[in-house]
Parts: sequence; structure tokens; C-alpha cells
Amino acid sequence: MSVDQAAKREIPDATVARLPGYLRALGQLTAQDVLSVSSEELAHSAGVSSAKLRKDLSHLGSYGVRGVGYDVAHLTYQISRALGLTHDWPVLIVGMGNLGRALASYGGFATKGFKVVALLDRDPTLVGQQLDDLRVQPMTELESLVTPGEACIGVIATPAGSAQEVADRLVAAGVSSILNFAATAIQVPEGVHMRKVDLSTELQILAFHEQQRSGGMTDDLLEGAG
Amino acid sequence: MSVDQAAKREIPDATVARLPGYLRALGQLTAQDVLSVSSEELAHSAGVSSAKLRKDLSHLGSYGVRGVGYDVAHLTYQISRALGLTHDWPVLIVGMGNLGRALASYGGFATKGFKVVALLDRDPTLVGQQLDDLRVQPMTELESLVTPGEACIGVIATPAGSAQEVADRLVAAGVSSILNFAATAIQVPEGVHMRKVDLSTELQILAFHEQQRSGGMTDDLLEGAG
DNA sequence: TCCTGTGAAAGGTTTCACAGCT
DNA sequence: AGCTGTGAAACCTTTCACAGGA
Repeated sequence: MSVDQAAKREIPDATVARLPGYLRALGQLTAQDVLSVSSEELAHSAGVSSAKLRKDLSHLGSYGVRGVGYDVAHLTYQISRALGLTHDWPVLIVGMGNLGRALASYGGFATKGFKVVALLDRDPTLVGQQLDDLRVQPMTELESLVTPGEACIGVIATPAGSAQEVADRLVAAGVSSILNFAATAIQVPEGVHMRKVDLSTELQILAFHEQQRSGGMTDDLLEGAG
Repeated sequence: MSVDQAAKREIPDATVARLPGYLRALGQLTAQDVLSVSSEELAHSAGVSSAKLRKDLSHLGSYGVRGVGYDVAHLTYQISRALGLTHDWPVLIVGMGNLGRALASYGGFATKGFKVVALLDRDPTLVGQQLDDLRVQPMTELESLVTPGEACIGVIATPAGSAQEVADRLVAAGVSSILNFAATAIQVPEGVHMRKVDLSTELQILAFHEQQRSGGMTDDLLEGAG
């Protein structure tokens, strides 16, 4: 078994979170037939500093050429490999409301290393409907759709009230990676990876900064009343 | 000028990012008529450690009671105030594809400190359509919808190819907070706050960890050397 | 000369553990 | 006793600045 430079284990979380951005920027360069890119240029299109980019890439191995830059195709491959995107991952979407349908018909999956394999909903009026080339299935099918041993990513796009129950069933069925779009925190056992995407949260963070900008003058009045 | 405990500016970014989660957990407690909560309980429902919660809240001021816990209503108010949610922020959504429509009809806005005030799309066949109580307007209206001086949050839900152009127009019109759902990085001038939400990125991060799980056995060889 | 890769320094975040108040 | 608020320690991330290879 060869020990090559990329075998360096333990890529920092902050780095992993940025690799998809680099991959996307590299994709745009590939589309423009650019063959080679410097850390400065790539960092700029990904919206980070060049020092950060170089440090991030150094955790994957030494894939650049000093004095020249990075080979776009080779770096694309190395990042894809680091992220585990050399084969497609099956994705199962639960909840076919407005958001679930938007996610299901989002084309970006196929090219990005994922394939939606099943759509589920509790509502009998939605079950059976065709979305692109998939048919919405009832919740009772959930357990039969997850092949134990074969990894699969579960996406929760249900109302907040059902999210925990759906998560529990996904976990029980053997899903160990969950992406939660429901507007609630869900609890998962240790060992299950859960990420949350939430519109309200993002808007509230923006509101905070917007408020900081316009100054705390209204706040000062309130402080007095304490 | 009064200097009380809450006057401490500079709430750490990591804390700001978690405040919405605490607010949501408090909302659930309020709905259950719970009047008081300990850091342990609140932290658990928000999915963080109690030490982290207490440290976070300490940046806002001392709103707990030692030996007792936090008053749910009062803490809700203080966090809302810290985030700038004591009044509603106007939100403008650009791009009425599947995702834009899902965002527009997402009810969670109103109760969370935001109000969608305008929907825009480039496609003439979408312009004029009614979504809830708003009518989709043409892109030419963008500049007239942003009142200079009055803060407003712009949401980009267009295809990747139009995102940068839309961002440029929003910024030129005076929008200084942007939430980008398009699958591309966009550049904004210094002083404009931009946050990005992206499905592919989240799935790719999950894929990385899923791969680590199943591929971890090769790592054992390296451990031996340590 | 050019640009990558990387130690070292600086900065930020989380956890610990306990002082201090009810 | 019970629980918050907080220094200090541990840990993680970013930035700096330059050694080193093309």
C-alpha cells in the first residue's frame, strides 16, 4: 500500500467547508478552458484570501507547482477525491412542500456528486405525483428505501413539527448524514452527522449586522429604561 | 450616557450565529407556557453545550438569575433586541423560480422579524403573477423598490448566471445586506454584508464526513507511526 | 523572478472549573 | 444546595512572512 502525500489525515473542518467553493470556482475555470490558475486568482473567485486557500490546499497535499500555480484539472480531481465525490451519493428527500419540490427539481445535484433517488411525503394527495423522473412515495416506504450498509444522505424538508420524527426514522433506518431544512433544531444520536440550513437564521444574522451599521441610537434610549 | 452591562458592544460572530437558535428554542418554550428555563435545558433544546450558551448570553448582559435560570419572556426580548428584531425588516426576493416561490410562500418570515415586500423576476411570463398577496414585478422596478436610507435585505434566488448582475444592481440601489441562494460565489464591495446558502455545498460537506466514516480504516496504518 | 507551501504569531472560539449570588 | 457568569486554559483558525523549488 503506497503512502502518498495526500494520505495526511485530519483535514480541518473549516477547510472542508471551503473545499466545495474551490471546486465550484475550478468548474467555472474549466468551462472557460483555463488550464492553470494561481492561488491569488482562484482565491479571488472563491471569495477567500490567497493565504487561506494555500493553507487549505496544503492539507490535501502538494498539488501546485511553485512559480506557476495549480493545474485546474488535477486540482479539481484532488479536491473531489478529498470530499468523496468520485462516485455519486444517493439522496433521499422527505417532505414535498414548496421547498421539497424546489430541492427535488434543482438540477445542480447530478453534476455535483449526488443523485436524488427517492421523494417521500405523508400527504396522500401528493403521493403518486411525478416530479421529473421520480414518483412521490408514501412515508411507509422510508425504511425499505434505505439499504443498510450503503451510505445515503437524508434531506428533511418537512414542516418543523414533523422534522424530529422523520429524523428518528431516518436514523433508525441507517441513514447517518442528514441535511435539515426544517425550521427547528433536531436531536440526533452521536455518530450521525447533521447539518442545518435555515432561512430565518440567515436573515436574523444579516439583521444583526444591518442594525449594527445603522448605529445603536434607538438602543441607547432603551438602555436607560433597563 | 449610561453605561450598563448590556452596553458591551462587539458580540462575537460565533455567538451572533447561534442567537437565532436560542430564540427559536425560547419560542417553543413560550408556546408551552414555560416561564423559566435553566441554561442546561435551553442549551439542550438548541443543540449546544450549556457552557457555550452561558458564555454566549454573557455577551448580551446578565439576564439570568443565579440558582434559578432565565425568565423565558425577558430573555426572548433581550435576544430579539440584540439581533435587531424589535421591528420588521423589509425583504426583497429576486428570482421567482422554484426556490424563489418556495421562499416567498414560506410563512416563517412574519413571526421572525421580516416581511417580504417585493418579488422580482426577469421572465415576462412570471411578471404579474400573484403569490400570496404580492404580485411579481419586472426587474426594471428594482431600483424604485429600494428606498435609499431605509435598510432592506435582498434575497437572490436566480440562476447562477444572473446572480452577480443582480447583486451589483441591489448594491447600486443601496441594499447593504444580501442573502445569496444562487449556486455561485458573488463579489460585493466592502461594507456590504453577504451570506450564502447553498445546497450543494452542504451535501458535499456531508459527503466528506460520510466518506471518512467508511474509509477510516486506512488511517490506522498512519496512527501506528505516531 | 515568480508563486507555492509552511512554520510561527496573532486572533478567535470552546471548554473547564469555580467564584459568587439566590 | 443550585445555577449563573466568567477568568483561564485548551483548542482551532487565520494571517503573516519567508524559505525553497520551478
